[in-house]
Amino acid sequence: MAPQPLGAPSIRVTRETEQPFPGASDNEILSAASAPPSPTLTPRDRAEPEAGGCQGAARKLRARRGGRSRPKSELALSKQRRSRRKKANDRERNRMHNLNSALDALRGVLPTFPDEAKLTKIETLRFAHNYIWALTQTLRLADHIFYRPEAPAASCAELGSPEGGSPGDWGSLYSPVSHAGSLSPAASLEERPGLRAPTSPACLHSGALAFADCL
DNA sequence: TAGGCCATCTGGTCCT
DNA sequence: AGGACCAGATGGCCTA
Repeated sequence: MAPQPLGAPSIRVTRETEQPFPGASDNEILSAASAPPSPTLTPRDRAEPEAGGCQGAARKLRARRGGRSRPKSELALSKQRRSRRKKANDRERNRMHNLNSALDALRGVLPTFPDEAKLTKIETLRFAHNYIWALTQTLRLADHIFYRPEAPAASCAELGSPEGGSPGDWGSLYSPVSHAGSLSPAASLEERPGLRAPTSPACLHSGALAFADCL
């Protein structure tokens, strides 16, 4: 399996491949779009429909909207706004679905037990980060063994992280970087032992040895 | 019932 | 002008 760079996900998203997802119906969208204006509407948005009034203001408004272009009726403007909003909502929904598909693909390559509860989004990202770190360490260990077979086997403690973390982090799956800060995955993942088992230190170590044997 | 997670809508901003 | 991206708001569902 060739690793795919982040910028080139296996799911190629193009206008042609994008499928409208079954979700909210058009009716739902329309009803949402025609709902009363949200309280977050800017004063400018609220003022825009008031095109009537004095002539000077109307002229200014027309100029702002494109000068000589034919002024649209209030109904037409409202229709156009609804249509744009509906299209924007559709695009946003598809965008989020694509994002979720990519996340699912990522979940698919992470080692978890089949009966393990589905990883949440944040857990998936954190686990992927740690998993990559663990695999990197495995490769480094394999390199160490392969190129310096006569040297005493590198202890796990000798293999620090590229980020300069403290040695001995083989004791946990979590990269030194991930230990820091409130975003530490340990907080959320340590409550889910199944996530750790497939890449336990022993597993990683034997994996590295097997890898070295193959070379 | 509170809290976590998620999907969706929405308006703003930036880019083409 | 229109699309992509983002962040905030909101409501539904689920679980401890």
